[in-house]
Amino acid sequence: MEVPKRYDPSSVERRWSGFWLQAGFFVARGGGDSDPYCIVIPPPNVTGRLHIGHALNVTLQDVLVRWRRMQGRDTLWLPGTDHAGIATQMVVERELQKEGISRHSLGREAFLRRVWAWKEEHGGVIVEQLQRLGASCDWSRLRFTLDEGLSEAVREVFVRLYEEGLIYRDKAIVNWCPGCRTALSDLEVVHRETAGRLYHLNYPIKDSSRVIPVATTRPETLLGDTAVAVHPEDDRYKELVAAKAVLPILGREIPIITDEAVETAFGTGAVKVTPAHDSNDFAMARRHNLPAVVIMNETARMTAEAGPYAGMDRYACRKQLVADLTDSGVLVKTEEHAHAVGHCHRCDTVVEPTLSDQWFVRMEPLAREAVKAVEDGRIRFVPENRKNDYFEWMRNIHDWCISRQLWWGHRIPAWTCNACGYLAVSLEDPTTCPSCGESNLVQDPDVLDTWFSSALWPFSTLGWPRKTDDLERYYPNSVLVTAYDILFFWVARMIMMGLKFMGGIPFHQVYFNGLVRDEKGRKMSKTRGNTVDPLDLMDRFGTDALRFTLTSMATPGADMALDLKRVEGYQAFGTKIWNAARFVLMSLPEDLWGAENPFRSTPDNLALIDRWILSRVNAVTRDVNQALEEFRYDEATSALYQFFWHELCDWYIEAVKPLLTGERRDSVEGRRSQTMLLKVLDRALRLLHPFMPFLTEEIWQLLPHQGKSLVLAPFPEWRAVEEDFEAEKEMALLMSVVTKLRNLRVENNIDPRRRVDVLLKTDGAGPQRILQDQVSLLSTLARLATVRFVLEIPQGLAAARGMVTGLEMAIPLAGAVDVGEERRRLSNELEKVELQLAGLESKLASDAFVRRAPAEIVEKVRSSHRELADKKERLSRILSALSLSEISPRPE
RNA sequence: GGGCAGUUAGCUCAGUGGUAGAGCACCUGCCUUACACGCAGGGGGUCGCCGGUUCGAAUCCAGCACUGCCCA
Repeated sequence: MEVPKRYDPSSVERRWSGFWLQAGFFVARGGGDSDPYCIVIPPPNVTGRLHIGHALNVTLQDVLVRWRRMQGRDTLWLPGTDHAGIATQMVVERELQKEGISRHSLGREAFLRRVWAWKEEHGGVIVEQLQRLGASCDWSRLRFTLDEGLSEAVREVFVRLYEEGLIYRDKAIVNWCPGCRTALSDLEVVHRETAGRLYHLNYPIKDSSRVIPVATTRPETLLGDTAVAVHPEDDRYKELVAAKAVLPILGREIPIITDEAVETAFGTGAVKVTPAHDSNDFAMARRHNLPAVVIMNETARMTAEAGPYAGMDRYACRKQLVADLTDSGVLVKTEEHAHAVGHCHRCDTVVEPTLSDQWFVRMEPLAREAVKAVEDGRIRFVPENRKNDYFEWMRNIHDWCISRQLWWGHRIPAWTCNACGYLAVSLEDPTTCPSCGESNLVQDPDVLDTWFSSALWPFSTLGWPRKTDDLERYYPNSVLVTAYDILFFWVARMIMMGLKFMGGIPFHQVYFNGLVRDEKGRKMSKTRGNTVDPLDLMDRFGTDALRFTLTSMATPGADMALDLKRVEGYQAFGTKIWNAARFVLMSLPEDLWGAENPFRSTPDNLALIDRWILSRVNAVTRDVNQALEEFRYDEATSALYQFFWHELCDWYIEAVKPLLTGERRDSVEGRRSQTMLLKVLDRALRLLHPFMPFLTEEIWQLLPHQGKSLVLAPFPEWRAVEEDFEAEKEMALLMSVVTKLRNLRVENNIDPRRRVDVLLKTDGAGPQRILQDQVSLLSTLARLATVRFVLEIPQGLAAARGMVTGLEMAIPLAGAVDVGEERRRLSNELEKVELQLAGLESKLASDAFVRRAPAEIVEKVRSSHRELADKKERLSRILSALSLSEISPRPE
């Protein structure tokens, strides 16, 4: 059978991807008595593109899902996308801008039509990209946060929370982004340490020559000041309390008040109070019944309240105001001052705290339950230490501002009656006012924070608020796999909402994956230009190579530095697998090739090497299953890599090669080896499939197989009967001898092609029997001509000499031994052994150690000591024999 | 300012009480009919620093330094 030398991912991937989807392997069947296993995807932005973070997150989920599916679980991986309010709206607005249109001139209805059109056009891209990655989602259940069903869920939740008083509308200071022109939640503000200035201003006191000094980092807010506050016990200002200060520029008279919240140590100890633009000031204003003056509009331009500065941008205003204050002598000094400045996490504009009417969720009662669910272990975090962050945030939780001044999103189901002012919140759109009966109702123009709908994702996607079979069967979800940076944004809120509306946890476990960084460990960013495009990597190295790389580096919760060298390495691994399979195929006679399932039963009379590989593949099976249970993707991949390459390829295939060529091909041993190769390869492919789905499917389909697809082939399980410690031990001896012989060959510059004779001296009957039984294997692997077992290696023999524990060996060399070199090598080895031996001896000589250390440890040390002592003795003997060979004539 | 994590071979990372591991890179020799994206052999680390606990510490505890993240 002709199979190309290199594996070509591009055609193979497309072919199988299409086949899987068409065959419907990923569609959750729902019925039956198999245990359900459900993951819902963290929904990517519907108009977004696949980035490397998605690639990691999605691969990790796919591995779990494919593994569980192969285990026979009723597996549902539910995909979907997110409408991503601000991001998507901004993209479309930018498009409009190119046509010279603003969304306002277009109008709400028309604008939304445009966004939907945009979504229809671009929304499929991310789905295709996920499919290209091999994501085995149930695409028949694809959801979108603005779908009818999900919108119904959002509305239901909003109304119920409102009716319970957990959603309320209030005038409060919110984070206002002048770039996006909307309110943001606290989480959407990124604080960055910024070099700013602290401006010291002297406010005049009314009818006095005195002044009161205040300090501020935002001098323009002066225009909105309605008081100056000092600490009640601050002696510096006692006399001024109850006096009036005169606001510079505007001349407004403002009171000087006392409040415990003032920090006497900061600045001058007197603070200006700007209730409409600072949350602390706002709280203070409430306590003292101070008016709030809004001086900036939604684009951060100064309002009419700013008097002479009306219409100016906030920074232009600051500049002008500082100049004016300097002229008038109000500004007495400025100093450098580093402080944290809030930026919009979407557009990076400096956020302006502003007083406005917004909707909020009262979080504390929801958070209390959510804390309990993690505390008592109903929900398990992996890694566990994320619990600290979770608890910390939950226990200091603030109310959540959920209204956004956008058009793209779930419209808030609240109507105000223009006649009586009644606020109606209801499941059905009201036509008349429930209070006064008038039909003059106006709906709230705002939409909800996108994360509000995301919080319902684990159950809204399954059909809630309707009682569906899916909801019944797949809630709670088994696992959530997500990056840790959305712990608060998403995970915490899903837990709260799940508990509240489903009466139970949304998922049993949460696995937090890390962030992908560049090869130097720096965060990837477009401006830095160090982003890596996963699609590009898939083109260059193949999807399987990318997937294997990402999983091999996924240690729970830890960020990873992605080095392309690594991807290259795993591409080579894929080629290795490909070629191993090619070898198996080439060595397969036609009748086996046609056999339906030649590897179903294990052949009789297995050779040592067969018993060994069977025991090894069984051990790897155990390791992979266990690693996946614990989300140790890195351990699973490294076990597979080690096994496939360094056990199956390096030893097993090399060992059976001679049995598979020429006339031996049809011998009993030949047949046995073919069957074993098929059996082990088949099992390895199953184990590898969750990580490298395309390559393994391609090979599996080429091999004799049963069933339509590897996707549905049962995942291997560990079997006690296949464990064979005796075989592993005997092979360990054989392998150590082979390695030593190869080493002797290289050290003595023996032509790799040349077959050599070997003398073996064993004093144990065990090793001798094993090696005698395996002489042909030994000869194959070490490229030997003859093997002779001797009682003593002749002292004067010109030979390359070496030893392993319990065994000495010599390769006679006619006149080609560099004795000096040989002695140097052996002396070095002896030196090392003596050093180690000394360490063990001092340990055993210590009374404290022998008395206090556990008996099994002491025994272990004793046994290593025996082993090393044996080595030392043998090495010394070989060395003295070597000295003799120098003085005695060669025997030949 | 508070909290958390990390610091192990040149690089990227596992290991978390019992004599240091992987991949890549490196050195030497090989195109040995599965694979040069390969084969064989090999070198390389006082496990950030300083104390403590222990028979024994890279591993546990305290402090320090540096790096990163989260919260304020």
